[in-house]
Amino acid sequence: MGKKKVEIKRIENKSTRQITFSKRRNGLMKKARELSILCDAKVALLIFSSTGKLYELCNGDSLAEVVQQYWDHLGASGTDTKSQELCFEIADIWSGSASSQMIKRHFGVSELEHLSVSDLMELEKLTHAALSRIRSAKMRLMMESVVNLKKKIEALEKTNDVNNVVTRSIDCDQTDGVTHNLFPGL
Amino acid sequence: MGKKKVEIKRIENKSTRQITFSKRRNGLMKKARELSILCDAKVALLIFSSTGKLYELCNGDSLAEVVQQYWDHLGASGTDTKSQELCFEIADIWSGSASSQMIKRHFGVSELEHLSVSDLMELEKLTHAALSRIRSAKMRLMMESVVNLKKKIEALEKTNDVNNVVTRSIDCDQTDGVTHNLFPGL
DNA sequence: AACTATTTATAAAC
DNA sequence: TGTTTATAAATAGTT
Repeated sequence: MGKKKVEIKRIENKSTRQITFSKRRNGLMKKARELSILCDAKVALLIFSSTGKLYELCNGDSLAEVVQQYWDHLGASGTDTKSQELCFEIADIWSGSASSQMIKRHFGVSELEHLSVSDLMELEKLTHAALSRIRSAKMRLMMESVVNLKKKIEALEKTNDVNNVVTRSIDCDQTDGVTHNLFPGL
Repeated sequence: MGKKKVEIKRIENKSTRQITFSKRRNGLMKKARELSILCDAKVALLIFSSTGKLYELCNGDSLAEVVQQYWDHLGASGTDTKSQELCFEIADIWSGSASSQMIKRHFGVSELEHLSVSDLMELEKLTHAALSRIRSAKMRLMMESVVNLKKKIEALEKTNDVNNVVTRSIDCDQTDGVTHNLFPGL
């Protein structure tokens, strides 16, 4: 809605982009405010400019509250519950091992409630690091397995023995990309 | 922008409100999308209808990531001498007992050496789920802190205490919608 | 930042 | 719910 119709694609000219950003950002926020007032809705708007500057808008409640409601919404829609169930299921499979006890103690739902933000940040860092290490350990083992399997194949090919069986187990990769069952026995 | 000019105030007629909500919500989302494309900005939009239904829009990254960036942003902004009091206050709120020593023990490298690929896969899934829950617990606490601080600020304003510091940081909202420096010390 | 020529959004009606 | 229409609002390009 201006002197010319504009295509909706990235504006290449930097200063034009900046001025358009400023104008449209104001327009968007105004409309967000109007919607919240007219229709009695909660609206939260987060805008990061390309330079990383933050603009936020939120009606009535604080943005935090609206975002909280968002998280509650996600939590209610089952995602969290599912992963919790999975969590306990796996913990049961592992019952008896030290790891399982640790998991139950530290990752139980109720346990998290008692931690402070700094504790949680620490835990987040540790868990993230742990995830990296778990993944690379897994990767290393898988690679070793693959190397071993390839050696096996080579050996089998040389002796012209049971060629068929080995090739099949390798093919799992190609079917659907699921590595979960790649080495069921390991 | 219709046959008649409308006042920006709550629409009392329920069905009219519903129709307007639907139309304006679509318009708002369209404009949000356009802004993000035209100006290379990250935009997150959360809309809760009065009936509690959620509509969300977010370009590129997931909404969770944009919200995460929002928190990182709050956390990254530099120290401002004027709001040091708030800064310390927040630090007090966010710091707690460091009960995370125990956790460190359980993620030692050596333990991973003894696990099989399928064990590691399970552990990876489990850890990933745990990470999600840790993050959302952290998010929740942080948001609560911000809510409390905002209330505190309101109270301070009313008693005409430290008017200068507090008012400036709150006014960002009104001047140009920039709340970027709302908690500069965080 | 203010001004217009246009485009776009939308209120009311259907 | 969707389409049309008259009008208000937003805004692209200009100054």
